[in-house]
Amino acid sequence: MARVRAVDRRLFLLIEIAARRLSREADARLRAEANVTASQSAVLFLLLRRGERRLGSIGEVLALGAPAVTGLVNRMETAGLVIKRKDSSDKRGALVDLTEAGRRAAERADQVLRGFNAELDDKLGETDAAIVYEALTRLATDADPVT
Amino acid sequence: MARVRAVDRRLFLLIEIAARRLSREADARLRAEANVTASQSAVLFLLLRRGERRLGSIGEVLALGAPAVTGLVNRMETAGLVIKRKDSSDKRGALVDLTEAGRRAAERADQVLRGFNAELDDKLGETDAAIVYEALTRLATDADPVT
DNA sequence: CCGATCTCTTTCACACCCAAATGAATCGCG
DNA sequence: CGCGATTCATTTGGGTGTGAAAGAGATCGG
Repeated sequence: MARVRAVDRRLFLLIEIAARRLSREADARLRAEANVTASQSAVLFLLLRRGERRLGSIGEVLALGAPAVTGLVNRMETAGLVIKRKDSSDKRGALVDLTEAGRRAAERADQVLRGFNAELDDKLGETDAAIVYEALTRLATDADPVT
Repeated sequence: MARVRAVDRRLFLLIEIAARRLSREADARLRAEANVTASQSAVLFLLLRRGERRLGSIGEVLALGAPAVTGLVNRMETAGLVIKRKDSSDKRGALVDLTEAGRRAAERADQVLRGFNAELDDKLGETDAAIVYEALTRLATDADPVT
């Protein structure tokens, strides 16, 4: 039903396609069952596990540029998932934290993604999943040549 | 410099992050050296290797929805990379083909991405690259549960 | 032959991402 | 102390994606 052969031996294009498909599926599930988007869920998880953070810190962990974080957090604030307040010790910065609704959404989203990831692991098998996981981590942590 | 640990054991989030990083890097190189975007290059390659195609066919191969293809192709037409004409045998459809400028851009982009993918393969090592390639293909070809 | 239905593309409203420029606050060093 | 460099966030402008619905053409059954 889906053709991928045309991008043979072009890892980059394949990752794009795979990410798009998985993202579409995950996003649909998250919207339906937790009323959040996939991008929002990443922020929710981060705040849930690590607590209040600055915008820049979120961008660093999720590999997002500053404008992306600003927009994402603003939409989440409008949706009542997080609150943003000025950092009193450094008034340039802003701190983001979960609201109660945000915490509940984060927990629902966690269930959804836990299931989704379990399916992916099943589909790959344990050893392949571990290799893929390690490989992507390696690609993600230093994709830059000079920087 | 880049932290990814926070998304431990969540393959989906990791793929998103890795895709984002790679896409950013690839896009920058493609813009600088071939004056096209990463998304555009995928369309260029497809047309270069397989020839004239309909919009729906492009979407199928690249896992893009119809509106995404319409927009992408329209921007490429404005940029002079492709031409779009009505399919005379089925006037609902539109056929897309490379212009001469599009063909040259496709060839430059191919050089760029060939180098980029070679770097990625190096970073992973031959066996891991093969496993990742096969695994992502598997994920990309049937990410849907029921459909 | 003609209306219900399907298919292909587009339009719409929105979410999401980037680079570059800007604004605001802190830092650092003379 | 003071002013330039740095850092954090936002704005701006544009490319890229989505689902839902609309429009146009093909198709099929009666």
